[in-house]
Amino acid sequence: MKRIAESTVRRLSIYLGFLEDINRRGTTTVSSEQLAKLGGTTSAQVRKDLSLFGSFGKRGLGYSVAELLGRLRQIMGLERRWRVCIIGAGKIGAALAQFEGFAQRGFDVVAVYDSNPARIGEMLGELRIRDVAFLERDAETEKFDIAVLAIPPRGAQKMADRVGRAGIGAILNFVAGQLTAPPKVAMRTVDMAMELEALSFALTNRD
Amino acid sequence: MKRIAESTVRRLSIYLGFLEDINRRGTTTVSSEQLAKLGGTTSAQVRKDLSLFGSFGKRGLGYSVAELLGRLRQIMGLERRWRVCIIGAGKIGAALAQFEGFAQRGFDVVAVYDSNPARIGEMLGELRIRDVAFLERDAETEKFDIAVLAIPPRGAQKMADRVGRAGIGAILNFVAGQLTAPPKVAMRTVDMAMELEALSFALTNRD
DNA sequence: ATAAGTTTGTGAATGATTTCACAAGCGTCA
DNA sequence: TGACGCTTGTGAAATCATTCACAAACTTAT
Repeated sequence: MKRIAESTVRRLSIYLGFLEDINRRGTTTVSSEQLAKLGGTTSAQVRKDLSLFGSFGKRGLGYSVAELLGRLRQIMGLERRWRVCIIGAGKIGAALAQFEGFAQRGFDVVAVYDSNPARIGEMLGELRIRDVAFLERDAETEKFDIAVLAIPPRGAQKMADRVGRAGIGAILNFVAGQLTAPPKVAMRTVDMAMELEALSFALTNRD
Repeated sequence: MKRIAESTVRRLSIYLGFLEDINRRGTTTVSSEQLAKLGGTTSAQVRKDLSLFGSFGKRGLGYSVAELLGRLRQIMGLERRWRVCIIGAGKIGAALAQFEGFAQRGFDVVAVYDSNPARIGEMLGELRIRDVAFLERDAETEKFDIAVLAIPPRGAQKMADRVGRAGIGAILNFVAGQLTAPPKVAMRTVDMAMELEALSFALTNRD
């Protein structure tokens, strides 16, 4: 299959969210125009995005909500649940560990790690904070799919490399600053300071 | 000035981070090639990005770290500090309120709001949680520049609109689902579930 | 003072993404 | 059935972003 642009993936995710809404409302059919309105894009864009994966619509009618929902889930790999471990039980890590939004969307947080002896053993919601020394051992038996990195920048690259060597295929990175994805590992970075800087830029350079 | 692409702004933010590092190390000069290596891009890209705002380099030598740092801060609007209020003192909002990364980069969290009477009045670090009913009144006197939205999706659009009417010029949105920026308000959305979905896609469709 | 070695700034070329525009397919209604 | 109205799927065109490539400008060495 041809390479799919990151912007396309983001939009698919958006469409998926709308379809879940629409489906809950009981509507059975939706047009590219309606999806476009909801997502702030154009109907041509919606159709192009979907056409990368096949022809799911009916001319004159639109898309079957149920079918498109299924297809998108399939395309996005959301027909299964994913096992997520969180590395770093600080403020951000702890908040993420208890964030309900993850489970709702198919991502189960199954382990939380920290390196601080004072925190290891504490409970965080349902989960007991584990010693990150056991990461590799646990990854072996518990088959984590995704690691969320929420630790201080110091040592973050080393930890990312450990994640890669432990056979975990993806990283969601909350560490600010440069971090290179280990080989064969998919990584997405959420840099909140960078988002604020983008707002600062927008506020400063608005006409 | 011509419109600057979002991708460019993101890179400027990255360069800025590197320059701060480099400056701390005492290096006085840097080439586009070095910046490119650090940021995982090309030297031509770096020069193009910078050339959108002027000619800051010296041929044969590169850029003065101190000067480029100053210029970038100026371009990004980071010569001043920004006043940030956080709306929603749940898990995410509380974590953000105590996130040191913001202050380090020039963003001062000066107020936290919630609508839950049980939480109003509690301390969150240095800040007392205020009743969101006072948002507009406070915005008047305290001149918030940016509102961080960390509330449940229900009612989020209404809250965003209130932020806009209160004269706050920018929103950093952590609410999942569709949210339209009020008129004249710059908005950036951080959707963690969407990031995880992108990883799910990558894991599912890797070759 | 000149030559050799760097590195910038920028048009031109390429590549990627979005938008346009329309033929073709489908449902509805008379 | 046939005509009409709607909506898809998709090449072609337009727009946007990145990379190439090189003259010009600077430093350093001799």
